[in-house]
Amino acid sequence: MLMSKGEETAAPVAGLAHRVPDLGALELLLAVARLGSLGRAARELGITQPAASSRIRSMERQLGVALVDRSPRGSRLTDAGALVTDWARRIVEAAEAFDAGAQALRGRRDSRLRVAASMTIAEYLLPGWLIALRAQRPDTAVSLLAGNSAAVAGRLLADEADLGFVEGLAVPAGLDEAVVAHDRLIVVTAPGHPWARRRAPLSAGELASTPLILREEGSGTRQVLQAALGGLARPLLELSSTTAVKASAVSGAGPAVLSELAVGEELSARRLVSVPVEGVRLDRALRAVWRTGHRPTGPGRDLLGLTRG
Amino acid sequence: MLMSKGEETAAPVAGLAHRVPDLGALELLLAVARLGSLGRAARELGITQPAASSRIRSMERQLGVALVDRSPRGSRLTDAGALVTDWARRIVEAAEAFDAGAQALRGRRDSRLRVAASMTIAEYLLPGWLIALRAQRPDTAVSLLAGNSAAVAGRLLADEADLGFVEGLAVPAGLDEAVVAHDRLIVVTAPGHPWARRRAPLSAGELASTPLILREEGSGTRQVLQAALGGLARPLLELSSTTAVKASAVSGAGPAVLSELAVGEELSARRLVSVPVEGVRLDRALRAVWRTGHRPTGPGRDLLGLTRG
DNA sequence: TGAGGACATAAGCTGTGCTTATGAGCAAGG
DNA sequence: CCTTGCTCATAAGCACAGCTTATGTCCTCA
Repeated sequence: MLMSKGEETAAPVAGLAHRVPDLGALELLLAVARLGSLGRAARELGITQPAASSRIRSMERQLGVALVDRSPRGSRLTDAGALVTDWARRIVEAAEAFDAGAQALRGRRDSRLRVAASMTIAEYLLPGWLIALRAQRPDTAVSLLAGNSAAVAGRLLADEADLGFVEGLAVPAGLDEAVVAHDRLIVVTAPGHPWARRRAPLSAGELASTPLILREEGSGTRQVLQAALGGLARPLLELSSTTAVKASAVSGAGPAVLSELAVGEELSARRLVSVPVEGVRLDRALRAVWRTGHRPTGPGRDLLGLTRG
Repeated sequence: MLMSKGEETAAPVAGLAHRVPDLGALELLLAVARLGSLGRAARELGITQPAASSRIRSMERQLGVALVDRSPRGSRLTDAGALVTDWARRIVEAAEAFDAGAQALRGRRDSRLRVAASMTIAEYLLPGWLIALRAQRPDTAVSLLAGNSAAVAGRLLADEADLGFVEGLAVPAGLDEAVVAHDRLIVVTAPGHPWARRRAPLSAGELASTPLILREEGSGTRQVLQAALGGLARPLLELSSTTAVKASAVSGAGPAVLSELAVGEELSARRLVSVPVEGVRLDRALRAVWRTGHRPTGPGRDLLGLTRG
């Protein structure tokens, strides 16, 4: 099955929201797991004990499984409850990342730390960093702007941002930089593709002569690939978002080239497999950048510290 | 800050649910992004167009950012909307994994494919596999039981499960097996720990003589580590869940040893960093197992196919 | 045996999100 | 030029989910 440009994930089974408890209920479950008592969990979330009791009960009805063992001296998770709690935790963590990003986005105008970042970093890394930053400096207001490398540089130079993150090859003029992480482009295919069974690495020549699913011309990912192959990348499909590229690759349309940051989940669930490549430099540094001579202080410095450890 | 046994993640900022839109709204946003129209998205989710309109609007109010550009011939995401949609997608994907797991759990009694799996696999891999299986065979009812290797073997031999997944070193007697993936134990520390800056790999001796944060005796993870070190692992803390081990390591209590499946997120957000190790075999095969001579057919065979590609 | 913690139950209120019905803007075709 | 059809927005009414307060029951410990 081949997907047209713009389409994304496969058939959404409508009604997910009716089969999965809402965020409040999941948070409550985590609190119960952690505190060992419905009442204490309720107090922590600022609701009353009967509300918590009823909420857990309706969640159990919804899932058709007992989640907690109630006893007169507290509540503990059942085996099924422990499993469900772990799945719930992943939803809540994703929600925390959403919240961290959204808070940054909201603050735009009236904030103290203004961050500009390239798409890949803003999507996959920044939310996690912002959660960590908030743990360290809870009352910092962060604003976030996402764009390509040139836009990030422009913001910094116009003093409309305090700290930037870019994934390009070259650092724009007028900026100082520090490498904060490394990313690598990898070749992935659906598990059924012939390349999935290869043991011998692909050569640069093979890669350049095979049509690939790629991001559009001008994207950072595409630039790095073309630089590595000497400008010879041949597109099988050109899609405008990382997600669309992933979805096409998963559906078996062909091999794709993507940042490893973007496909962690797909690789562990084996919806995609990585194909070894030889003789091509697909590594790229992820850099923090700032206006020359204006190394960030305060919260910006802290954020920088968090990214480098 | 050192955490006592049983405690888990850090202070939950109460009220996440009030700052993050609910699952229905996020699904709607994804549908709008994919279909390019509020009305079409509404129809797909089985609600009316005004309901969708109002829901998106209230989500924009909640986040304080415009998400979609409405025009008389459709709606497209704004830049901020594209970013928010990507964060939303991760929540929805986590919810799909939850749902896949929960459906399996629910079906216990009256199902056609009965799966038994070890904790790590049930938590981190099975939900993804089950999503893929449902795409392929939508009306298969799956039941799931999680336990240790011995429990999995017991279920299979008693004909109470059709297919099992284990992560132990040895395959229990009476079972046939196929390797479906590989997992690796890795040593991780908080970024501030001295080991985080090491370039030279740790030796087996160093690892064995340093107190580590570990799962409790008897867990699969602990067994593999002790086998690799000749039974010499020294616990600094012994915690009863993978999550508690992660939380302690993140908070800087010391180095921990964990499955790489469990720490993908923490590594990319650099809340944890991986420390190279030399001369110790920490790889372990993840195997599908079934009763000798009863190689799974039908949905079980399909699931097996999905895990191996 | 009585005090205090745990969870459950009941009754009442409020707010959110749905529905139907309608209006307004823009594009393309007879 | 005016109709048809698509878009989204607004308004009014209804229903249910989830909260609160008030109470009941069970167990444990002093």
